[in-house]
Formats: sequence, structure tokens, C-alpha cells
Amino acid sequence: MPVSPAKKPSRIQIRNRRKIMEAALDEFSQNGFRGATLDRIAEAAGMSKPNLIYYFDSKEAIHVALLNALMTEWLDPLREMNPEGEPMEEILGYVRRKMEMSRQYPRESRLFATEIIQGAPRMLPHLQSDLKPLFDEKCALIAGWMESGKLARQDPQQLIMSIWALTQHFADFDTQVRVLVPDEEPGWAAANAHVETVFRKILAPEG
Amino acid sequence: MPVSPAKKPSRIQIRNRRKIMEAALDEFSQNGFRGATLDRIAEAAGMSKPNLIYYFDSKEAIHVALLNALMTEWLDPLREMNPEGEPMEEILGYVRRKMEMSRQYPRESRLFATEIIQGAPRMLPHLQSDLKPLFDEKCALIAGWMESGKLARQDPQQLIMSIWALTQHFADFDTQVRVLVPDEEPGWAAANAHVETVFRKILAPEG
DNA sequence: ATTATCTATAGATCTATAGATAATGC
DNA sequence: ATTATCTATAGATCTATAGATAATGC
Repeated sequence: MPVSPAKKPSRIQIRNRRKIMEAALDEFSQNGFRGATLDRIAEAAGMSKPNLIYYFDSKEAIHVALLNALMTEWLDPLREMNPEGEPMEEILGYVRRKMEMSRQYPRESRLFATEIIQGAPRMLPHLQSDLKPLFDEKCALIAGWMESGKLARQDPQQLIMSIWALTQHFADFDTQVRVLVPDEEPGWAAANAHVETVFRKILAPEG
Repeated sequence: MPVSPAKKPSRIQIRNRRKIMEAALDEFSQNGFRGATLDRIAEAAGMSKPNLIYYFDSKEAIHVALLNALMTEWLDPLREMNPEGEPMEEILGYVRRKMEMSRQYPRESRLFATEIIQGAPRMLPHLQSDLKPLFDEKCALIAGWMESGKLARQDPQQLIMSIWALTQHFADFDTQVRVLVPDEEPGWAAANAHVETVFRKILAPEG
């Protein structure tokens, strides 16, 4: 029997669950749920397959645990957007945080992308319950900023999705970026500068 | 023995190969190479598994055939960008064609995205040999337009990748878009308008 | 005659479990 | 005592092939 729900996890439990999730992140983000195998997760985590199932009930349980952990952290940069702040700086700050996440956590970005591309079979409820309300709240906030003339008028929903599209592209399509812009890393400096300029131009109030 | 290379394919060959590729596009674009199964492709194509292998040598051969077909069509909109044309309209035309492809061929977009996310194991040579030269050529063209003052000065590489990021987002993340913007289709009208405005602002010459 | 399809199945791989054994914490 | 790990394996699934049978095109 795996972890009893009443007991708090031992140190070994914590360490091994972490090792498994680290290995699983590699595997699921690269191959999707169906393409991933417990064999490779076990090997990467340095333990036997049955031992994996000792810590997680099933392959699906590992995937769900990863997605749950991801959903929380993934939304934090958007939550931080502050209604009291200066509109242009608040949005540019969000853009910068998203770029930083793409740079630091490309596997998480790809895990998310793969799940959505595959129709979000395990993520859809989270999108409805967590992402949607936050999205609506921030759209209203941005709409308010636009009405007060601090930002150029436009569709706030499309604006936020544009931020996601641009910032996550560099993580998700990293392989392609490296072919086309070989030299430096994947050209984060150039990407950061470009994305920043783009949103400054899009958001600058008319006149 | 499958198709002899010397002979031209029969009508049945053509029809069945097409049916297989149609079914395989569904399966591979949703599950990636490892996650796809011949069982489901065969069922969707309405034929037996051995019959599938009669028309294609292997699972991988089907995948490669799909990617090859995709690579050609996928680059056409960029090829059409005309050095003789009016710069702003040429780029906006490209943006519109890419949006149209996302709308009409979302599975192709997801097939491509999945392959890249997974490290482009079968596509990398194509990226190097087909995409890269075209990309460089069009970057030079755009750089020329910028130098002549017809477009705002910026990194042409980043500009083109921004176009891809924004236009493909609506196909690849369709599931998420539908959660956040429920009503209409996936909001193509709003998306088209927004993307058009974005690039107009980005490209408008200074002053 | 050639092309297309079907049944049966080999052999590999995959998830998950059973049950014995080892390591750890009081 | 409880927690963690290991070996062995059941049972499902998956790719691909062998070889017989049916359909089609001269």
C-alpha cells in the first residue's frame, strides 16, 4: 500500500517523489502522455518500475501530479499583475516574467503545450476552474486601463493570448529557433528586446 | 512486396494512401509519433493493420510521408512574399495567409508543433535544408525594406518568428482558446483583427 | 498475372500487481 | 513494526511479418 493519506511523508518519500517527478517532466514534456513510458521514467529516476508505482498509483497519477503542480506556478506571473500599478509597466512586467519562465522552465512550457495540443484531456477542468476566472479578472482590469486612456484600446482577451503566444514560442519551438538563429543561446537577449518593443508599440496610447 | 518504385500507382493505391494519411494526420497530430498507434490509424482509415503496412513500409514511413507533404505546403505562404511588392502589404499579406492556414489546417499546425516540441527527430534535416535558406532570404529582404525606411527598424528574424508564434497559437492552443473565449468559433474574427493591428503597429515606420 | 486484402501470430514492449526480501525508525 | 525495494510475471497492447485468399486488369 502506498502513502496512507493520514501520515505525513518521510524524507525518503519526499526525495523519491521529487526524483520521479523530475524524470517524468522530461519524459512527458517530450513524448506526451501516451508516448511516455514508465521504463524510461524509472531509468531516469534511478529506480525500478515497481518502485515508481510504490510512490505513485499509476502512470496517470504521475502525469496529473505534474500538471497540478504546473497549473499553480504557471498562473503566478499573471496573478501578480497589480491593479494599483502603472498600466504599461504592469503589463510589460508580466511579459518579462513570462519570458523569464520560458527561459528557465522550457520543459514545463512544453508539458503544458503538449497537453493543450492533445485536447487537454487531464487539464481541461483546471483551465475552467483556475485559468478562466483569473483570465476574466485580468481582462476586466486591462479593459479598465484602456478606458481610462492609459493604454491603446484593443481586445484584452486577444492581448493576453498574444503575450502567451509570443513568450511561450521561444520555449516550445526552441529546436526550430536554434536552427534559424544559431549563434548565441536561443537568442534570449534579442527575443527579450523584441518582445518588449512589440508590446510597447501595441499598448502605447493613441495620439 | 509494396509499391515497386518503377511502377506508377494505381487508382486504389492513390485512394488508400490518401485515406491512410488522412487518418494518420489525426492520430499523429494529437498523440505525437510515440503516442500514435497503427491500430487507431487503421480503424480510422477503415482497413486492417496489415493492409496499412502494405501501403507504407512502417509506422515511421507514414509519419515521414506526412511531414514531407507538410513541409512543402507549410512554406508556400512565406515563399509568396514578393520583393517587388509594397513592404507593409507584403508582410500583412503573409500574416493573413498564415492565419488562414491555422484556421483551415489546424491539424497540420499541431503535427508540426508536436514534432518541433519533441526535438524535431524526423524534421530537423528539413528545417536545415528547406526552412533555413528561405528564412534567411526573407530576413534579408525585410532588412532591405527597413533600411529604405518603408518599415520600422527591428530584428527581421524576431519579426518572422513573432508572426509564426501569433498565427499558429490559435491552431495549436485551440482547446485553451475555446475555454477562454467560448461564444463564437474560436473567435477568428477577433483574432484576425487583433493580429492585423499588432503587425501594423509594429511595422509602421517611425515619425 | 498482378494487386489488394485477410487471418493468424511472432516477438517486443508496456502497465501494473504479487509476494518475498531488505532497510529504517522506534 | 513500518517503510522501501527487488524479482518475477500476468495480461494487454503494439509493430511487423508470413502466407493464404480474394479481387482486378489484361
